[in-house]
Amino acid sequence: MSAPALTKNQALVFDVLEKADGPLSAYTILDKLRDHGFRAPLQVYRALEKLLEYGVVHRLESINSFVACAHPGENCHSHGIVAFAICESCGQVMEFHDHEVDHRLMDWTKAKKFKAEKTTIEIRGQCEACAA
Amino acid sequence: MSAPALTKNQALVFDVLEKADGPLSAYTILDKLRDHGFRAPLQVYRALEKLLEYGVVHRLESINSFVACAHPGENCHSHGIVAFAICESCGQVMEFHDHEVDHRLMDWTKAKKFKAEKTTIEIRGQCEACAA
DNA sequence: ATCGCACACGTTATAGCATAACGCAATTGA
DNA sequence: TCAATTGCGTTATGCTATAACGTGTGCGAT
Repeated sequence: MSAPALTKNQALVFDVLEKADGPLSAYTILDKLRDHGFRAPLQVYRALEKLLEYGVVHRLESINSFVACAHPGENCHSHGIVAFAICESCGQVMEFHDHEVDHRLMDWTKAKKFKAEKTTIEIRGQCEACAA
Repeated sequence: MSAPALTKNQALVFDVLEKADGPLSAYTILDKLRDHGFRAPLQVYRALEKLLEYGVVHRLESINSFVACAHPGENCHSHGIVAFAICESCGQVMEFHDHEVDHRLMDWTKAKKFKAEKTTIEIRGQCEACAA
C-alpha cells in the first residue's frame, strides 16, 4: 500500500494540498486547478481516492475536506489511528497519534468482534491562538 | 442543557429516529414524515439541530446521518465523549463511551491549549454478524 | 394592554458535496 | 494480438445543507 509514482492529476491535487495552509474541500481544489485543465469534480475526487488509499492525504469527515498528511515521505497508515484537532476559527488542523487511544479502541472492537476498517477521530474547537 | 418538552416537529423527528433500527439521513427522515405534513428539508434540519443540542440525538459525521441516543431519558452529554462503531454492511450502530480515551484526548488538548467543543469518534467496519 | 422580543414554523431558492454512466486512450501481461 | 486494467474526460444527476424571506404565537416588561 506504499505510494507508487503519482499520475499527473494525482500530483496536481497533492501539490495543492501540500501548499495549502489548511484543509481544502474538493471543489476548492477544483477551482485552484482550473488553470491546469481541470473542469469537473470527478477529476479531483478520483485523484483524492488514490491519495487517500496511498495514505498521503487524509479526509476530515466532519468538515468534508482534505489535508496532506503531516508526515511527508512516510506512509501514514503505519502510524496507527490518526487524530485531528480542527480550529473552527482559523481552519488550522493539527494531526496527532496516540497509541493508548488506539489500544483502547482496539480493545473495544476485539471484545465486540467488530472488524474495524477505518477510524475517525476529530476534535473541533479553537486553537490556542484563536481561543484568546 | 437538559431537554425541554419537544415541539411537534422535534417530537416527530425524534420518534422516527427512535423507531429506526439504524441511522437515518435527513432526507430519509423527511420522506418518512411527508404523511405528517413535512415538505422541506429545513423542517428536518431545524428539528435535528435542537435534538442534537438537547443531547438526545447524535450525528454520525462519516455517513451524514443521525441516530437517537442509546441512553433514553438521560442526557448523553454527561457521559463524556461518545464513540460509535458503524457496520458498513448492515448499517447497525453501536454507541459506547471510554473514559480512558476521553482522558488521553483531554490531555492532548490541554497540552496544546486547544479548546475542544465537539469530538467525533467513529469506527467503520463490519459488525460480528456481518464479518462472518 | 400592547409593545417588543424570542422562537418555532413554512416556503422557495440556492449552495455545496459526491457519484453514476458513458466512452476513449494508454499500459501491461498472457 | 487480445483482454484486462487503469487513468482520464464529459455530461448528467443525486444527495446534503443552508440562506433568506415571511408568518404566527407566547410571554415578559413597561
